[in-house]
Amino acid sequence: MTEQHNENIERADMPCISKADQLSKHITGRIISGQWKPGQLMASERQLAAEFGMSRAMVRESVTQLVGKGVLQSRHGQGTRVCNPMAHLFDEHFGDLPQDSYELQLAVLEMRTVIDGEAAWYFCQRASAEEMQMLVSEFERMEQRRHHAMTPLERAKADLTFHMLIAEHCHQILIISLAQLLYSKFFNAIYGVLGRTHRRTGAYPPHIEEQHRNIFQAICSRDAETARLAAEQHILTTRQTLEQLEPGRQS
Amino acid sequence: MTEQHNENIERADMPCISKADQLSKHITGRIISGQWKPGQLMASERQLAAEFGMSRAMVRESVTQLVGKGVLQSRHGQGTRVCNPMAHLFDEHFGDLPQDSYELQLAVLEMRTVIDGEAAWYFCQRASAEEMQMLVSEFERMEQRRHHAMTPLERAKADLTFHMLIAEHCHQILIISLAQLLYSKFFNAIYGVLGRTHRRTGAYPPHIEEQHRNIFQAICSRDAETARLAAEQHILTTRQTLEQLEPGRQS
DNA sequence: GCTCATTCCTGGTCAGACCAGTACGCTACC
DNA sequence: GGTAGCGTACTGGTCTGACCAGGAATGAGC
Repeated sequence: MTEQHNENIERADMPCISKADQLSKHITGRIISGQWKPGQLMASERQLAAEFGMSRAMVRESVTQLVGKGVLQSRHGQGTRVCNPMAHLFDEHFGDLPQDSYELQLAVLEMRTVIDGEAAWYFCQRASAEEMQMLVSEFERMEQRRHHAMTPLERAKADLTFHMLIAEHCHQILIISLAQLLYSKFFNAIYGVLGRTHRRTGAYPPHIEEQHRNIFQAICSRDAETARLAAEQHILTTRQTLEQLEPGRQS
Repeated sequence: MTEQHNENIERADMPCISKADQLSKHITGRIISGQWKPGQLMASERQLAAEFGMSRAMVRESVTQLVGKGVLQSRHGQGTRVCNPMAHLFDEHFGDLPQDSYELQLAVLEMRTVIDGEAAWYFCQRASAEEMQMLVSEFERMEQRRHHAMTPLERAKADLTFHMLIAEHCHQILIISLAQLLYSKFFNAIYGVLGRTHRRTGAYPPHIEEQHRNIFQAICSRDAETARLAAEQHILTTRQTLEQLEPGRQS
C-alpha cells in the first residue's frame, strides 16, 4: 500500500522536477518564510553547492532561473542578493513624490501604523532568542546614548535602527519588504519632523523614548498584542507632533 | 570621435551583458524574426555552443533563462523547442469550446480571413526561393492527387498542409503562432464542413481547388495584394458553403 | 590619516566527462 | 509482411575542476 502510494507520488512529481528546480523552490521557500530577507546577501554559489550537496553548475542554473524571475540579483565579484518583491509596485505608485509634502507625511504615518504594529506583533511571535538579544543590546545602546547631544540626523538614524531591527527580524516577508521600502524611500518624510521640532524647541519630541521603551518591554515579554498597540500609539503620537507643527492644516 | 562613441557605447552596454544574456537576445531575435518557428526543435545545446563559439554551459544558462520566460521548452532526451507565444492567451479565451457549434465555426472563419490573408501577403514578401519551391512542389503533389478518391480526413489534411505551408513560412511570428493554434485547436471546426458536404452531395465543395490555384498563382508571382484577396475570397466562399449547410441559421 | 597595492572572495566562463531519457533503425521472430 | 524487441546514437541533466575578472577588505607605505 505504502509502496504503491510512493510510486504514485513519484510518478506524479518526479518526471519534471530537476535538481535545479528543486533548489529554486527551496530558495524561494526560504525567502517567503523570511529566513532570507530582501536585500540580504545570499551564501555564495560554492557555499550553496556544498550546503545542498549538489554541483555549482546546478546552483548557478537555479540562480539563473530566479534572477530571471526577479527574485534574486547577482553581481560579478559581489555576490547574489535577494530582491525586494514589493520594490516594483512601490516604485510604480510612489515614484517621485516630494518628500516634504504634508499629505505624504500623513500617508506615510498611516502606513507606518500598519507596518510597525505588525512588525512588533510578528517579532513577539517569531523572533529567536538571539534576535531578542540583539534587540536588547540595541535598546541598551540607545539608552546609554540617550543624554548625549545628537544631531537630528544621528537621532533619526538611531530611531531608524530601532524600528528596522524589529521589522527586519519579524520573519514576515511582506512586513520586512514594506518596512525596508518605506524607511529608505521616505526617510526624509519620516524624520524631517525631528529636525523641525529640534529647531523650534531645542529638543526632540519627548514622547519618543518612553514609547520606545513601551514597545521594547512588550516585546521582551513576548506580549504581541500589547507590542502592537504600543507601536501604533507611537505612530499616533508622532502624528500629533506633526499636526502641531503644521497647525493651520489640521482637518 | 568614433573611438569616443564606441567607448560610450561600451560603457553603456557592456557592464551588465553577460554572454548568456547576449545569446538569449540572439535566440529571441531569431524567434521574433520568424527564423525559428513556434513548435520547432532548436539545434541541440552542443550544436548551438559550436555555432556561437561558446561553451555548452553558457548555452544552457541562456536556455534556462528563456525556459523561465516561457519562450523555450526543453525535454530530456528530446531537445528544446520554441514555445508558441500565443498559446497561453489562446487557451485562456478559447479553452474548451465545443467544436461543432455553428457560431464557433463562423468565428473561426472570421479569424482565418485575417490569418490566411496576412499569411499569403507576408509569404509573397518574405519567403525565400527555397520556400517558394517547397510550395510549388506541394501544390503539384496536390494536383496529382486531385482526382484520386480521398476520405474527408485525408482531404482535410491535404488542405491543412497547403494553408499551413504558407503560414509556416510567412516569416511573421504572430501569423505563424496564430495559424498553428487555429488549425490545431479548431481542426474539427474547420474541416467538419468538408465531411458534411461530402456526405450530402457525394463530393467536396467545388470551389476549393480553383481558389487554391488562385492563391498559389498570386503567390508564385509574388503579388502580395492579389494573394491576400484570393485567400480572403477562399474563406468567404467557404463561409457561404457553411451557411448553405445550415440554411435555417443565416442571419 | 590617507592612498594604493595585495589578497581573497565573488560571479562568469570554459572544457570534458558521465548519466539518463528518447527516437529511430535494425533484427529476429511470429 | 508486420511487429516486438533491442541497440545505437542522439538529446538534455549533472558533475568536476579549473581559470578569468570584478569587487571589497586589509594592511603597508607615504
